[in-house]
Amino acid sequence: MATMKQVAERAGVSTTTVSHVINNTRVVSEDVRKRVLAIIAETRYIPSAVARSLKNDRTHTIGMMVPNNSNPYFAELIQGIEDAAFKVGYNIILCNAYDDPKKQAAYLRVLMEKRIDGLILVASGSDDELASLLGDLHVPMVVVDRELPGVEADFIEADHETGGYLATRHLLDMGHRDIACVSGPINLPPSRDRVVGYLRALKEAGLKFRLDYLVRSDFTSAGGFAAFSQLLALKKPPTAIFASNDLMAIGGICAASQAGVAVPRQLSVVGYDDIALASYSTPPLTTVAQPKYRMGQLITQVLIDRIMVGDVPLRREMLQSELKQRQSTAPL
Amino acid sequence: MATMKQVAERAGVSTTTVSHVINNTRVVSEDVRKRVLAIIAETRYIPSAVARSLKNDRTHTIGMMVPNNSNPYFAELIQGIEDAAFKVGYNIILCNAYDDPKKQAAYLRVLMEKRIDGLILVASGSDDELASLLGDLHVPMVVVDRELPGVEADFIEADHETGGYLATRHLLDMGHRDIACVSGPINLPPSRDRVVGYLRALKEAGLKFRLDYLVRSDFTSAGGFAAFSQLLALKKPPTAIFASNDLMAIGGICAASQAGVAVPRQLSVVGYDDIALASYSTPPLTTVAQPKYRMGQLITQVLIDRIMVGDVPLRREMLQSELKQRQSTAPL
DNA sequence: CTGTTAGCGCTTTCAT
DNA sequence: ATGAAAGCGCTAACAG
Repeated sequence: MATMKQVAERAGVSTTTVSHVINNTRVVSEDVRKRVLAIIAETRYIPSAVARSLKNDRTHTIGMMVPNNSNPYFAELIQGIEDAAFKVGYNIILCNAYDDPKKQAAYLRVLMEKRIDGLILVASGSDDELASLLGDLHVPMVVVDRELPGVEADFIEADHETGGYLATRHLLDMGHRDIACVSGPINLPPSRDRVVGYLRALKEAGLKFRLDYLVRSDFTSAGGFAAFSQLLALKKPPTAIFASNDLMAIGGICAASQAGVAVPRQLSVVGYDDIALASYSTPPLTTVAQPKYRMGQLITQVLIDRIMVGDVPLRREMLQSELKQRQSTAPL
Repeated sequence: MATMKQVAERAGVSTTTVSHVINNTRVVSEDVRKRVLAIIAETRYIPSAVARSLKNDRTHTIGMMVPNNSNPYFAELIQGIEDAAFKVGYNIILCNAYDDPKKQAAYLRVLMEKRIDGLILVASGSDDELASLLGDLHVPMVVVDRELPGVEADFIEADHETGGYLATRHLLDMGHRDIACVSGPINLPPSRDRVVGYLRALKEAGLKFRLDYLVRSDFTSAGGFAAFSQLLALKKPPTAIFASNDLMAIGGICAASQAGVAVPRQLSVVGYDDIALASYSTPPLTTVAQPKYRMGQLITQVLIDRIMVGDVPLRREMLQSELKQRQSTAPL
């Protein structure tokens, strides 16, 4: 691989000049510029970002930590972020923590060594340990969907409480009274907030909350399958279920179908996230759509802003979601 | 951020020594080591991978180019790769090309500037341009699922022809005779091969191929929906459909359901890939399971091998897939 | 309009 | 058992 020095020599100029023609950073006479450019093309010279980074203290690289990207929701979010980052010349290093604190810590360490310019952290399981780890990690950082106490970072979330409310409200509007809820891991604030919204809608409608109508699960299809099975086996099964993410809703519909319960005729189901496949499940899933793309854009923009200008006050943004009515819900 | 020099000064030793205690690369007296380690902890010193990379000509970073990760298949594959890479101390820079040659080229450029140690390239749309781009990209590289003529790279693929055969054979075994096929983009070899397998099974069974039973689509749910709709509207609709990926199969089942066609009672459907959601579609999808995790591992291992030892002969591996029978297929 | 030079943070050869 | 110093490939202040 050619170096700048070699290019300079062959062009009969100094490396300074080569650097300046590459970066357009000061005037260079037309013929020198031409000559240099020719040599660059000829030698297939490609500047080294690592040397540049060492000099400039900027890597144009962003670390992104997600619990795991097997949930299409994350995949879609990542896509939005990567897209936006690319547009402003940043790359993403992807880190799947698998909810494993050890792995997460190891990753964080590597990211710091690689001198990432910023970090995006998406809600995951283990709170406390992480917070202390991040506490003295002085890197621009935006946290998504879960606030880390003691961690200085911009914070972006969707309004999960309202989302849960909207989902439940929709079921209520359809005349349902026996509405169950399948929650995600209860230690995750987004998960908890959706349940809070569910509870609020119930209360507002003057319905009493039944403990056996709230079952906790884990945001996976398998978990949804199990939770729905349990709910449908109740002596008085619900006529509608709010599953707090799409994966669980889809797994749940599968369970209902196997139990001989028709959706939406005998059971209405609403999901959460609006992953791409939600439109094509059987039946197409009514769900709360999170503004994934806008969220990805916002996350990236906030992070880049902080990287660029630095010491602005911490930002906090909450995005709204909306109900997408499809065919998994019907009047009682 | 502390530097090695600062650590050395505060510990009253040379940077050489600090370097050696960090890397365990020569004997250091116990008390000096202790002192250095203490200062490192105290100053929260983290070595700079960028300086290291400049010196060593190794970034421990792998670039991964995918057409887009909205297909869960890719997400799952990425996960396998990232997992395996992490274990051997490598990070992944994720690049979504969106089948856009311009974006792909831009990314490749950036990756080269960042001096990635290796590149993983997963099948995408635009062939020719890419091949020439990659031709003089002298970086260890493994290509997945699509051979690039003129590009020196290890090549790893799944046996799509056999997969397509298996899927069709299964339908045949269930007594179906009117078997249609929904293919992916025909310029993608994996897509083409699956169709070839379909054709072979048909021929072997002595069935004539009907042109209107082969419809080309695009590997998305929406595409599958449209293709199935078209097929079911035929005067003589098929009794079974081989959809060449799961996304299309799921979209197709959705279309069938809306057309009032029951799966599997009136229509058998087999998919391809075995994405996580396939087990939980309604009905659960019979599909050809690609060994995604094993594939991710193999890809990573082959790439790392090439990075480490360099000049070994080009490798070529083909992995087998297997049919996972679930409930979207039934005897005629 | 162009070049000299120091230095970014590290590794490693060569001395001692 | 330890250190001095060169150098990885680039940028930019300073000088001309």
